Amino acid sequence: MSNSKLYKGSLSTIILKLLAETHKMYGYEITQKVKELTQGELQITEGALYPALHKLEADGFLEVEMQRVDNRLRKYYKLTQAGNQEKVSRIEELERFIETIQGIVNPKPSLG
Amino acid sequence: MSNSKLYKGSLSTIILKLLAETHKMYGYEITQKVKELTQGELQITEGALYPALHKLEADGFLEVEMQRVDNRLRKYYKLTQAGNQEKVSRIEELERFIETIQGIVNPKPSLG
DNA sequence: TTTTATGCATAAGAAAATTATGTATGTTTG
DNA sequence: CAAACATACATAATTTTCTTATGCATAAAA
Repeated sequence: MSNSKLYKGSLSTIILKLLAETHKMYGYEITQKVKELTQGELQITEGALYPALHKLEADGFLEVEMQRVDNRLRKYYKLTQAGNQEKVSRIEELERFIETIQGIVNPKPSLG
Repeated sequence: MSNSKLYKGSLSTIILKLLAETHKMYGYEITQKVKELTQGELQITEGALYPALHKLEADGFLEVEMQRVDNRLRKYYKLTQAGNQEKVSRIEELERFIETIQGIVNPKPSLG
């Protein structure tokens, strides 16, 4: 069913988080992992994924290692130390956003 | 402190939600209400707000009523019927997104 | 009298998606 | 065996949705 909307800005946080857990992943693997974790709710498109990976790499948060498997080329990404720090702050930011938005969407009734 | 990042795509959902609760609001009022509800965490800029209001209106989700108060002009917005429907589905989408992202950020340990 | 608050608006630019397309290999299926 | 699907990368054009900067106008506060 549906395929929930990806709010712009959250993709690179997702990438950093997955790489912090799985240590080393390649692009296609990330799309499959996200699909699996979200039961198909989130489909990461290639047009979003690859530019995001390239930007994270250019920013020094990821490093690359090429590997040929079954005669197919894979680009494995893993976090740099800076990438690990960045992951921490982006996760915090995302969680703060979720709390904030829930303060609007499910406002606690005022005591007045 | 800080001013948490607004993930792109969430603003119009916030607007629809506020209008569903307060029935009728003008732009400046919305910025103040959001600041208050989020204790200053979210600051809606005018450059984001007004185009968003205009688009929601153009899409038939809002209707406008001008009013002059203290010799200042206000544009009051309220939900149309379509706008109320739209609010329901956007809130659902936002909540689904939050659940989905939490499935990534705080994954339940698998039973395997 | 300058700054701050109220109230609207738009333009230029940036960020981050979507959609479409391209290349290449390997497997499955009708 | 040909077509479709899966794996694996990539980029270009376009769209969406912001940020930042600017503009106009009234009124209150410093």
